[in-house]
Amino acid sequence: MPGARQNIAAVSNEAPRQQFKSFLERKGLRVTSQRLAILDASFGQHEHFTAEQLLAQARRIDDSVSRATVYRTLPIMTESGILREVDIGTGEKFYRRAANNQSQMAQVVCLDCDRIFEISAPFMDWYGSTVSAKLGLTPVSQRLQVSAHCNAFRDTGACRHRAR
Amino acid sequence: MPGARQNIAAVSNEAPRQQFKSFLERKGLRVTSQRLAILDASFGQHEHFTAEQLLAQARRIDDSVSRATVYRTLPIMTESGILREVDIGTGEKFYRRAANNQSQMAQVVCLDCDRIFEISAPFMDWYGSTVSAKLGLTPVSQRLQVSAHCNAFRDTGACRHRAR
DNA sequence: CTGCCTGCAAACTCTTTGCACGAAT
DNA sequence: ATTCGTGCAAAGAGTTTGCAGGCAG
Repeated sequence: MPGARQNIAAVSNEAPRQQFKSFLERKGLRVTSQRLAILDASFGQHEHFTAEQLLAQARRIDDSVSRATVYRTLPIMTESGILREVDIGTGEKFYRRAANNQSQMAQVVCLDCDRIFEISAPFMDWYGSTVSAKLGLTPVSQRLQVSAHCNAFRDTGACRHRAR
Repeated sequence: MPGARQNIAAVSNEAPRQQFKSFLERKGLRVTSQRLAILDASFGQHEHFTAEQLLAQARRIDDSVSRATVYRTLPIMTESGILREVDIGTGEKFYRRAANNQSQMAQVVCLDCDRIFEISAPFMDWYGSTVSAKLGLTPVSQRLQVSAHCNAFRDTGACRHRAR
């Protein structure tokens, strides 16, 4: 029953869509077709995606969307809690859908296939608070990242995580 | 006795200088006056410094040093163990002298005064190994960074860590 | 001598911004 | 009717690179 499937998908996107609209209204920002197209585009992305990838998808929904608007909308989506920014120091920023329950995530980055694994690391909160307190600071956020090589890649020249 | 002082300074720089020269020779790289000027310039830096700051100091020692050579030399100095790269996701990379004993350091970055505090965090090694093993990976490095606000800045509008 | 290293300037990547037009409220 | 948002293209920051000449080994 293809119709049912479509409905499920539509409904599952409805919550974040409402969340985003509410956020915009609360902030006195306008609900524009471009912002909604970019929001919807984020649903069709890999776990981690770049601004450029998001732009491509957004243009499939509304081909008038510009790169500038994507860059202007990403911080809004991040602040609204729809997305989370993941900076692994490679020059370009990655984004991913934010799950409500996962607050503190560490990343393991495979240097062979560039894949990013997300690992729950709740102790980061405690660490950030403890260390900040000693310095007279109030923690805002923390990030923990591990860079690693694929054993499979080292042994066979191919990486089993390559498929994305 | 000013002469003695000078000697102490000269001697204290001699070890890393030799370390660097040995590294270059071992790698079949040439010992050039520019590379040595950049090395020496790193001794006169703040705890954390940028490529641009290093260039300015290097030019005081040898005014022919170019920006390109600084950028080409920084990875060599990092690989040789003289410097450590600190990327806090602000667009520009920071570097600092690497101490032999401190393997795993976390950073606390003050968002008000941009100061970077280095904190020993030996558990990072354990964490990286544990988490990587579960994914079939071999850890290469890990970084842990806390972003925070100054309590003093929040309360008084001035940051007591501002002095650098 | 050979070829790595250098300075210069242009290129590059990702992101931000000034401007005049267009659309949401 | 007001503003705020938008697309476009240019600017921006930090870093890298192609090239012709220079110096280390």
